[in-house]
Amino acid sequence: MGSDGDHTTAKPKRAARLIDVARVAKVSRATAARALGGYGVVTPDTQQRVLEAAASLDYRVNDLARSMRSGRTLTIGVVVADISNSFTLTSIRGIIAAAAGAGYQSLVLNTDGDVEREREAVRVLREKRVDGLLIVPASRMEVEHLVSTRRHEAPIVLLDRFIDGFALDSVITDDFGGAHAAVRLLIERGHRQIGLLLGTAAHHGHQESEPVDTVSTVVERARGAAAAFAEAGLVLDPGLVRYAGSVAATAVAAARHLLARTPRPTAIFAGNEEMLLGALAAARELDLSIDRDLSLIGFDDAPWLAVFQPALSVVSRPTYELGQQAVNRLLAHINGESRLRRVELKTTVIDRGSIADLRS
Amino acid sequence: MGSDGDHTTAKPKRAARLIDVARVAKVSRATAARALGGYGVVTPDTQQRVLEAAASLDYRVNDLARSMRSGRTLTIGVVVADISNSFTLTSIRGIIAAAAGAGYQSLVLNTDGDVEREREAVRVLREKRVDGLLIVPASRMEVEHLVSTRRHEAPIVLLDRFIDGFALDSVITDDFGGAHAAVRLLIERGHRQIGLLLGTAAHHGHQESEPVDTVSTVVERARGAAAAFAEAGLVLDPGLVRYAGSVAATAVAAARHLLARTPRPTAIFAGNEEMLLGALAAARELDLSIDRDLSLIGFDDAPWLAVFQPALSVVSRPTYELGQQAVNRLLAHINGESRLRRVELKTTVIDRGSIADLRS
DNA sequence: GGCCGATGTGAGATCGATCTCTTATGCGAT
DNA sequence: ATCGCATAAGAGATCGATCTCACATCGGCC
Repeated sequence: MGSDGDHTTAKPKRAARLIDVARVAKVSRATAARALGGYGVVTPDTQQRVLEAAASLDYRVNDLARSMRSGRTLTIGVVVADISNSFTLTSIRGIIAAAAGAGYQSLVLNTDGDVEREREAVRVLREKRVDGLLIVPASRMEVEHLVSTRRHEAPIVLLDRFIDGFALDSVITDDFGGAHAAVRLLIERGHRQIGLLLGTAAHHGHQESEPVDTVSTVVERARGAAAAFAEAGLVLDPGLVRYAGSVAATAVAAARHLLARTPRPTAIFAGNEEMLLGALAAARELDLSIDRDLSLIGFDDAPWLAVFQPALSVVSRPTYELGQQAVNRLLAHINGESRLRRVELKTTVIDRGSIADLRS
Repeated sequence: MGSDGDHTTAKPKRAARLIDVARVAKVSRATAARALGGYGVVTPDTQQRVLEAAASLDYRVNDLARSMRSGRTLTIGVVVADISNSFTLTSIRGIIAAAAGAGYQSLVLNTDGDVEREREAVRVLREKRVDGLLIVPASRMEVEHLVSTRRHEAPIVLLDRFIDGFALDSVITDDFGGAHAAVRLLIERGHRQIGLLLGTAAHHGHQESEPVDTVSTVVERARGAAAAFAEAGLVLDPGLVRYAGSVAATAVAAARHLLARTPRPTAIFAGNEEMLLGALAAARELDLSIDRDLSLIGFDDAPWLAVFQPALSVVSRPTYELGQQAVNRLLAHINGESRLRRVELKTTVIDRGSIADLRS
């Protein structure tokens, strides 16, 4: 038997290190590193020897050691409230693709909308020395963990949120415009009793008034809807506005409340995917058919909407691109840019026919 | 005002290291590490001083250095074909939760079902020195990258797949049983013309025969369906079996083919989420109503099914638990267990009424 | 009084790759 | 023949936390 016991089965070797490669190739560690890393200068002949040695030993660089020495991990951290939401999921796909294109890995953590877990996630990612952070903050008030406390700290870019008076880049969509266009369309079609179903953080229950700590997207959508009313010279009845935590149960409850009013709303603007599902469920309970008994427009074009019957109108956002743009901004900061920017992407109304025309 | 230069804006400090904490607390690095890491022995008094020093400097451990020295990253790598599939997504949530409960981070990479990208993902994760790998392999044939080549290499557990004659743990569901029960139910209700729509890897097109390299889940579901036919003394017409890549377009095409046959199938067993969507889309094109004109049963209880109209019957699997169990097995191996196991979780048929009873 | 063991702390090596700095070699120009 | 310069490769420091081992101190006990 050999020196390391090649009994019957596999090879019980330890992982090969750079120094092992160097020994086999009969060069120094520095030269081996140059040959493998593609920097500095190496003779083609030497390079060849080193590459062969590395292959024969099945050498794999130790990323930890590399990052430790080089100071870069080539990894970005992503902190979101909920990966299973299809809006978030698509953004994440955009993020991962854009990051990978630039040679960066993405480390995604989710917080279920809990600020405490968000703080924890930021801490962990900083301990892992990620080169930058992409965050969808759960709160507009509790943001001290987003403040850079030192020089050369990994930069942060906010995704789908902005926070006023905060020196951070934001990449967002035009939520005001989207909600405005959606509600204006409802009004144009003759709807007057329009329920607004706005989704907030999951831990909020179902309530009538705006929660104190509401993220920017929700605020903007509420403002957009209100603006459409104002422009049409209509008064927005506060009783037709509901805020609900973005989970199935509360969304349905809130929708039930809206539909229980007299007169019953002829239309509902659902502020996100969960609200749309809640509105659908409540309508089904009451045996209301969409379009005929109740018009409906949602926010975010989720994949299931492609096959859903009846087809539902929504405000669509360039979600995948949102993630890509956020990565672009983050990489710019990682590479030393200091100028702050707020990128805003357009939203579009896709009318699939779930809005009845009451004028006819 | 404090001692460290609070000019006007932020503090331009570099990141504090352990040695800085040690200096402030007036102890050695070793002692500071003990106090912070909670190992070895330290006087309560010393511990207190160190903790205060760390807090005052806003010290954060450098995870890279720690992992490098300790040899453990407390991270598991997860390699899946597609995170946006709701089955995968739920498993991932189970994985992340179970891993977090044991103090492990999860690093999720997706491959879009491409074996080359899978190899690459495994390489990257090994370079990052993850402590273990959870993989949903894309192929049954090209698996050389799943073989451990050395001692003490990070263990691998297969998720939702098994590969025969391979010394790896698998955590799977009873796909045979699920498909068997689903098709038996169709047969019991009097269906004889039953289309089988089986989803394979995304890059496969739409084809009639089983692709050579089909993953275990699909093979088992096909076998389960066939067994139900055999038990009922029926012959399975090969023309009623279609394999399609798991993407919208091919799924719809395959479903169209099935529904174009004469006589038209009275029922379709859709082998996964995408196939179910494909079958729905094709049925809609032909204006077939579910239940009345076409019975349907799917595989995997996706979230959108909760509100989908008409309600659809499916084979449901304990997806979240699948992820958790996989983590359990992986942690066992990381902690030195060498016994191999194949864990199989039960499946259930949920009948929501999309299967007509032709006997009446 | 001296020895023992327990206890708390420090010095220094270590993990593995990279980076800086230095040295050796070769070739052309003067 | 010598100098200068470019090129290739090596030596050693470095990143930051942890771990081993050695050392100091102290109380108890014979």
